[in-house]
Amino acid sequence: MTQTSPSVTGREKAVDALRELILRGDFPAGARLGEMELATRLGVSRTPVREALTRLAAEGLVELVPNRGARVSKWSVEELEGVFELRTALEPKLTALAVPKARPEDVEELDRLALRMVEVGSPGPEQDLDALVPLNREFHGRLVALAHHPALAGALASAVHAPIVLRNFHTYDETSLRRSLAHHVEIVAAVRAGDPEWARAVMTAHIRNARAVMVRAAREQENP
Amino acid sequence: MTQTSPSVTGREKAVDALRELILRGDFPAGARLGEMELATRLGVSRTPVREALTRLAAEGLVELVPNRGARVSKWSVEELEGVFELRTALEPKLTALAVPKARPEDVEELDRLALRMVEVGSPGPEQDLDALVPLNREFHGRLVALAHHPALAGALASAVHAPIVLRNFHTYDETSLRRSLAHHVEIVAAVRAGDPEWARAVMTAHIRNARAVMVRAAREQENP
DNA sequence: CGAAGCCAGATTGTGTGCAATCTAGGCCGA
DNA sequence: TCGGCCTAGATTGCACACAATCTGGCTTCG
Repeated sequence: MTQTSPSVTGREKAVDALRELILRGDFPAGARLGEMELATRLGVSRTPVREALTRLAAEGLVELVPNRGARVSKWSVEELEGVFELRTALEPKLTALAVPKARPEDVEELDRLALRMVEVGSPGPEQDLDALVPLNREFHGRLVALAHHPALAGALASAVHAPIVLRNFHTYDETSLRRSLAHHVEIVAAVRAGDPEWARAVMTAHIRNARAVMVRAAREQENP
Repeated sequence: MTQTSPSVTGREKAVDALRELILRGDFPAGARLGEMELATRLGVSRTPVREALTRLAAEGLVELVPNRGARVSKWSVEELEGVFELRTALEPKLTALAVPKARPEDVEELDRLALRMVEVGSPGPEQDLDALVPLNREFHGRLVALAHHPALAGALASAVHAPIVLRNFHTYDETSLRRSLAHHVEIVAAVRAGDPEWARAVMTAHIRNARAVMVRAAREQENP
């Protein structure tokens, strides 16, 4: 399965723009996505918007109900747990695969990202939890890309896009957040040491830690 | 992530019809899929066809190149191996999950399917390798459905749709085929015994056996 | 004779109009 | 007053028309 070529058409631009809008949280989960509204917002007609919506629906980001339009997907606690099981099954394996492929400059880049996350994530006047989101996406994204495994990466993508309902780090308690940031640093250490099993183990712990936080938050959100 | 509601719109019908056509092998891998051609064949206009193609592209069944149309996906040996790694990561887990959920009537149905496959797959005048394809899809499909795990099942779907290049059982040598059919029967035995680990192990073996056959066939196809 | 440029046919990308369907609000009857 | 029905507005589903882009073969020049 070959990756679709770079976006030049309006549809691909619409897909990317809309996905970014949703992942950034401009639309709350469950929000209605009117075709006309999106079309004017993106500056195109309804046609490419419709195709973008079908595509994002296939990715699981939006739900499409016939004759009733599109909404940003909501995730029940059960579905969220399922998504984390999927991540547990795939992401540690991808991490292990990435280790032997990482060149020194890749390790440096990961290191830079992990340390930067510790900086902006540590309590104090410099703390900026919102800045963690893009850094986190980039860290995991680079690690996955290093594995050079399109099939596993593609299957994982739908899983990491999923928990956007809780797309911020504000739900982390301080202990879990410190732990999460330390995991990143430790993963870099494992990659630098060339130890796939070490990296795999830490990534597993990392995901299970995130799972605990997210599931607790989702439960509170469902039963306030 | 909630499942999209039953197909009533022309688009959903087009998606299902086209997916079935491709999986059944009416279009060879790499075949060009003209929008107009499909539209007349399915009796709708180009619009729902285009949306069906975007969706199937997201599923990995077709490749979409901007301004150059759609083709049935081809899979390199590396990609095929990747797909089998994905199956190895997910399907045994799903099988284990299915075991405690299977009711007696589910077991009977699986048993019926497995035995029927042995019948039509065994050498002799009754052998009908083409009849194995739908039976096999149904067997694996039922097993996956029993697990009640949408996230894992969804991720797996793209993997089982993938190796359609070799969508027939004619590439199996006799030994591998017997082994494969015996795996089905043994999986049913493990489910009946309520032993998830047994089922998981046999499913793993089942996939690795298939992998060996498919990869060999794909290699021969690439270097004749 | 070979290669680069170009033109025509075909195909995809996008915009828009109309029919079908859904949602919301008011109206009527019990 | 409350519940069910019905109509009007809005929105999606589909078809079609036109513009943009690509493919393949031809011409022309070196």
